[in-house]
Amino acid sequence: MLKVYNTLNNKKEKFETVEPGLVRMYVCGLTVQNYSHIGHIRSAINYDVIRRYLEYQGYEVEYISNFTDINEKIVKRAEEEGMTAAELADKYANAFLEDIRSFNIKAADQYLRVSENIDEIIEMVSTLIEKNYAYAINGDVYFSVDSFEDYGKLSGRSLEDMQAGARIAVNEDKRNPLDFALWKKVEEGEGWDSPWGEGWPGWHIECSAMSMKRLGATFDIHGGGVDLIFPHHENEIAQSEAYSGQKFVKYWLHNGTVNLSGEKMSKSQGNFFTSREVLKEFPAQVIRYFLLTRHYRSPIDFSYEKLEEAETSLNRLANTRQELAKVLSGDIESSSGDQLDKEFLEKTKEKRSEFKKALDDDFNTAEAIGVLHDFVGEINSYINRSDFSLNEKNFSILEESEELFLELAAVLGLKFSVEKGKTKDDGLVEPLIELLLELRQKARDNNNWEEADLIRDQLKEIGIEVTDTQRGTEWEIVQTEEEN
RNA sequence: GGCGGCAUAGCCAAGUGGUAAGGCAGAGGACUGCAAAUCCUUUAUUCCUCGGUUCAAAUCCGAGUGCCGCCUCCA
Repeated sequence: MLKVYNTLNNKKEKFETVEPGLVRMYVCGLTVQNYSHIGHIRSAINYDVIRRYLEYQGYEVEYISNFTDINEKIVKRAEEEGMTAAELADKYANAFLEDIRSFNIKAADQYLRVSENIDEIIEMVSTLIEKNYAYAINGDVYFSVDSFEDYGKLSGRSLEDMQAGARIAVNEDKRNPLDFALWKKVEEGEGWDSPWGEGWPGWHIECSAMSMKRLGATFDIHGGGVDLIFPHHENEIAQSEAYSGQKFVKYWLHNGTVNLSGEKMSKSQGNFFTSREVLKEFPAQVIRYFLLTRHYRSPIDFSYEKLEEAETSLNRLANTRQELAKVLSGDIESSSGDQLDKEFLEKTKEKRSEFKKALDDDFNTAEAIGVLHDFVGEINSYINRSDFSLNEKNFSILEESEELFLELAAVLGLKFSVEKGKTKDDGLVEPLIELLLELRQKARDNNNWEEADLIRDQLKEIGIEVTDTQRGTEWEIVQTEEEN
């Protein structure tokens, strides 16, 4: 049974969708003003795994996200880059879509853009004014926090708490300093026409208007970073529930931040790594794997050193997959299995339920990865037994293991493709290498290590790695380009 | 100042009442001419400190210490 941690109650709750079999989820996207950084990617990967797991469990998932393409920062950046705000927003929205492809993140079913949903936003603001939840003054429209009884229920604070420690600059127009803008006046020629004059939508209204438009007044999951809990999501709840009179979201999920030396990575602080610069140093899958080794709600400390460790650890999984493929491409030597085969089969079968149990517990990817490591440990022990030989029975068991391993890895968005090697080749290369290896073997038989090593070293230089294993000498063409 | 979170081996990290997953690094061994890879064994009497509840606590309660996040744009 799936349980998810809901920020609304700070508790793990049983997951039940509004409509059986269908999950409607909305994840706050980013302001498209620059290239994405690792923090954005963590969030995207996290909700990608959540989506994949829900689909794996048989749900249909409608996954919606957004691009905030209207705000001051975009205008400013556009001036710096010498293009229009719309062009700049497009540029970085497309860059983000490219980035998520690199990380094997499935694209949302739709990315809603603020600039394309102004009518809905204006309609929503008008209704909030009619219902006396909002007021217009001097071209701005504010939401009145005092009019919404439950204000503060998500972030767990009361209006009194917040006023006591408020650091918000006093705005004379507001009835309460905590009132927030639904519509903001801007200079002529820069905004959209509205009943209150020319302006822009406030920051929070977009997500409410667009998510409800696409997913209905009440939907299942709303996700984003912890740093959005207040004020962004708190305000979304207020304006959405005031507008519809219905519960806005069943489960609020929040992912932890990516930190650098303990401090939150953020654009405004300038302490961030863009996903593009990190991709120059490490394969995307290593970064993805690393980010999934920590539970999504906890902060994770980022460093290249940690990525190196993650790479070693991930290689353990990749090696096993590779070895397994080699074993399975060998010849079957006998038709009977034995007791060990039986034991192996049983251990293997437990892995699926262990894996599900981990993800059922609030999407615990760290534990799920632990299960994958246990799993490859079993496979390694089995295929490395000194008396191991392929028979009809264990062939099908191993084939099943291979499928199961790939199936589970895919839920985490990890792919393990078999690298090119002696199994796949076109033309002359293979016979030539086999010939060289035969010569090398002769040299080895005569204890002529010098010559044997010379062949191995020279082959390595041209990109062919030779290894002597218990199954004999193997070789593969070492890929320099990364695989996804 | 207000609200919230976290503290587990050298490092990273699971684990919310039943006696400490997993990874990285380290040590010993097997295999190997050497490499590489792999396998086996091993590394926390103990989970920040102090007190309490319980037959039983890393897990619950109280106090303290330290770190972090939010309260302003933020994934």
